[in-house]
Amino acid sequence: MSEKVTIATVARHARVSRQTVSNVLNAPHIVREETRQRVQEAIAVLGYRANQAARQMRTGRSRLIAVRIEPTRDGINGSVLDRFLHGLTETADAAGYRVMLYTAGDDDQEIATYDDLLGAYDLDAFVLTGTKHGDPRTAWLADRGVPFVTFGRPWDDPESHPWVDVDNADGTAQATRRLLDTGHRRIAFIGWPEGSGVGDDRRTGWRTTLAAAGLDTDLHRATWDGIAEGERAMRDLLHLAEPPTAVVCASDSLALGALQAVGTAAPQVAVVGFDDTPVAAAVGLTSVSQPLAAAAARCVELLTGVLDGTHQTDPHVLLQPALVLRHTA
Amino acid sequence: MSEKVTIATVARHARVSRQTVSNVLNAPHIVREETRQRVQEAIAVLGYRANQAARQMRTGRSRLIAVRIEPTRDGINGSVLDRFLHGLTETADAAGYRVMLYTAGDDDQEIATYDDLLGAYDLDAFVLTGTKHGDPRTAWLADRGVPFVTFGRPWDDPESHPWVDVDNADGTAQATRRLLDTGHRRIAFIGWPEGSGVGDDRRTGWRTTLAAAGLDTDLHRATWDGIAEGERAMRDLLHLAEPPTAVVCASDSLALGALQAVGTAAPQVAVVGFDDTPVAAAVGLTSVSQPLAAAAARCVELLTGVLDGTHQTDPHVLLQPALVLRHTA
DNA sequence: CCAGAAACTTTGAACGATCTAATCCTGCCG
DNA sequence: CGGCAGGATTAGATCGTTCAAAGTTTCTGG
Repeated sequence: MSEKVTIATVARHARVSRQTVSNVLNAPHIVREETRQRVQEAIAVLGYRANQAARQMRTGRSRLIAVRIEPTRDGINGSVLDRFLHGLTETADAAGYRVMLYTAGDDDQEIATYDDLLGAYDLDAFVLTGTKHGDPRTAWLADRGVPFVTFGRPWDDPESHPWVDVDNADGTAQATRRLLDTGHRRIAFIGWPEGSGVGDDRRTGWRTTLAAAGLDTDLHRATWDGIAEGERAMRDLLHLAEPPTAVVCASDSLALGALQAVGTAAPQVAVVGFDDTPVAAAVGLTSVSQPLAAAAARCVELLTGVLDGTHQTDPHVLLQPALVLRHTA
Repeated sequence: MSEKVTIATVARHARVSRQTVSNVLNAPHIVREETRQRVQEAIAVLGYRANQAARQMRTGRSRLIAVRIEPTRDGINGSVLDRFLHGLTETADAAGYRVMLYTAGDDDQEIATYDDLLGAYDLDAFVLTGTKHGDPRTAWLADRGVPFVTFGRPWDDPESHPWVDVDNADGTAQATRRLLDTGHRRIAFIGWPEGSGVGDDRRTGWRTTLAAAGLDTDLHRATWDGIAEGERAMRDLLHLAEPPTAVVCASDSLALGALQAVGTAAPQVAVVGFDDTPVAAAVGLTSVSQPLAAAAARCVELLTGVLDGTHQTDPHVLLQPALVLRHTA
């Protein structure tokens, strides 16, 4: 390998000054076409690549986006983040940005990490997932004017910052409509306790669809997420005098539990899950699929919009999920 | 926020020169204890953080490690990478390194990405997963003297570069022993076609354990990975004159298929999978679990060893998996 | 043909760290 | 008391890029 190729090497080779080369890269329109081509050619011939560190030191921008990677809690939802991350990396790449990972145990640690990343690496932006009510992280970032996007709506004030989300209510609504279309009339819902934005949203989709069809919305149970919990809730529902003939669940974990409950007792009961995890595909569970690649792409779009100054008309994106039909409904 | 805190600010505050501050950070032993403390205090008071870009420009090292994030193929194995990534991020963090993601469609693209990342970001090292026979990527990196570790043995020459791997043969051996211990004598194996290093290794563990017990090693099938494939292979085995009473599978996908085959026909047949994916946990499948967090940690250890110059005694690490007992075996 | 503007190009100075080499102490020995 | 070793500290140069301002060429119209 010969010596390092810097902007000066290119300049010498193209018989122009350093600044002209820089202009070709950063503001091509102010360079005469003929010169531009000569420089481009030199860049190609020499295999020149702008040194990010030097650029960053001068401009203060790193073209780096940070994303938190969470410990796989339940394990079952891990693949959701996985797919999202992949989409993010791909889209960011296309936009000239790179994705950096970080972890943090709790919110305080996470905020300390922001400080660290911003101080040491001059990070351009953050992507947050799993926002909560009164999230301290978004407040901290907003205070300091750090660009960020959340995947998941802010549950307090929808206008407070840019976000991308999936229309959870529409997902369960689609599931419910499908069950109605296939003749079911007693359709239950198993979800999470009130208070989680996502969970409430998913319940709402089921409730309003049933209500619109003039049907009863009493058949529902709330429990923590998990397979055992889903099984227990479903068993409970099946013991009613008039048990449901179908059930919509807030997650694949719950749905899987429900499936185990009906499997032994009432094989004809239809079950629909949420998230279209590998588990769902594996056991043939009909499930609501989130457009994760698209969501990731929109996150990057919003961020680059903010970073490159081109102001986005609407920094809030709500995507529609899709029902993936398998043999449980 | 006040003005930026640089090394000069700290130096002024501690009444020393910039270089002394730099020494406190990079070579504390050559600074007098009293001075060192004064500088440390100034750093703490001012909340100084060394600017990575500036450091990188001078030293040529970025404290950045790149990892490829693959598109979730089957979906079922996605969570393996997910857990590995999390472990990697955490350990790297502790060692003062950050993890950057990249994607690539094929090997050529991946090599082009290396070039890009090295040129623009001065990446310190790469972690590769899923190595193949005659992998062009490792050759390219080795040629250029770029530090890297693979998660997965090099199948050509085990000495060619540092690696961390899980002892696949031991995993299936553990599974087979467990089945022997619970009284099974006709134990089958469903795996992948010959030629994939990992697959062959997993088959070997089963075969040698059976052979050591003086039992027949004829009961095996090879097929591509997948649930349907596993089901077909198992159905085939069950139709034999003397069908197996247990089966060890090379993946949870295959095991899940096998489970579906036995579920209807022969409920007493034991099944063991491999990878301990969320699916396995969900359906109660006994499976071999890879120590992914540990593997990630060892990868970082090997890399920092190479990067910091402290030569590792043995740059090859083979970790033992663990059998997670559930109710299918 | 020239003034003046427009379009393009060049030069020197940052950015914030580390490296090299020079300088300042301090104590010790002859 | 001078010289000197050796560690602690300082000053200046440097990494590769972009910014700001100044310089040069080209074009236009009177």
